[in-house]
Amino acid sequence: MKYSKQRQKILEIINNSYDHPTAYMVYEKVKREIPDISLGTVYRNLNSLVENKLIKKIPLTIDRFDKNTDHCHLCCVKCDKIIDIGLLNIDKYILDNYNFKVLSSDVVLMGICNDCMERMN
Amino acid sequence: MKYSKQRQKILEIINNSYDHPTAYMVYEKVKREIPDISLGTVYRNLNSLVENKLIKKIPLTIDRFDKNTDHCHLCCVKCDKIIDIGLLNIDKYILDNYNFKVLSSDVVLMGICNDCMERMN
DNA sequence: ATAGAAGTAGGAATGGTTACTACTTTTGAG
DNA sequence: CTCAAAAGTAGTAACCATTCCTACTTCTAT
Repeated sequence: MKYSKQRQKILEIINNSYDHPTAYMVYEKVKREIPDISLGTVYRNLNSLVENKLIKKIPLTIDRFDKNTDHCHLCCVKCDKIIDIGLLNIDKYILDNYNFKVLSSDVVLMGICNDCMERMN
Repeated sequence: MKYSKQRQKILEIINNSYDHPTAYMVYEKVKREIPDISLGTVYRNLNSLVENKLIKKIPLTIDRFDKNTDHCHLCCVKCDKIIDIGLLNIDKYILDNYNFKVLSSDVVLMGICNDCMERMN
């Protein structure tokens, strides 16, 4: 992977994000500093960063991106909050029990978060 | 949910499938018996069957559908094989540890299956 | 310094999915 | 039974996240 200022900036933005941004959200942010960057460039670079395991893709209806490459996600259907959870051993569990080598181990569980559950009472 | 012969047939097809068909694959099958069914009808009915928990959606790049509503999936990136696995207790684990009520608990793990691993040696 | 590989901007194209409209079928109360 | 309201349908247009394409630019190893 050759250096490019576009990719550098995109990685920086993900690394400073705590909101699991979509590709378009990243595009809007990076556009402030590199005004004529194109959306295609953002997509291409996000994908190559994922391939190089520098960031992680969270496969929801619209893909979201995360600097943490070793977590899984809970996604609340009420408020869209995304909660990180550690489920690191799942890869080993699957390999031992199914002889299946997990490459992408993101687990997205849709449901109702603690806050929303309380709000519903 | 009112009766319709279209939805009945679609459910029947899923129930007789072992290949986790896509919406379009279902469309092609049901078309043989109801030639002027529309793709939109297939999508609408698949979604209402999912909502009513009669079938399950497997959220890959292209959605796939499964008659089993209580399993998770391993998807091989080499041969596209989809393997059912039981991970029934994950919902309870998440509720106990994160107070998060899981509504959709499909876990899709991308990787290399047993057969492909052997073929690579 | 420079050639070739990798990256980019801008926009068109792709393709799975949903929305829309006029029409048809189902269903249950009278 | 019957008939009106609710739900479903066919066909097609629209949506929209993502990828592809082309000509051009930047990076980097020698």
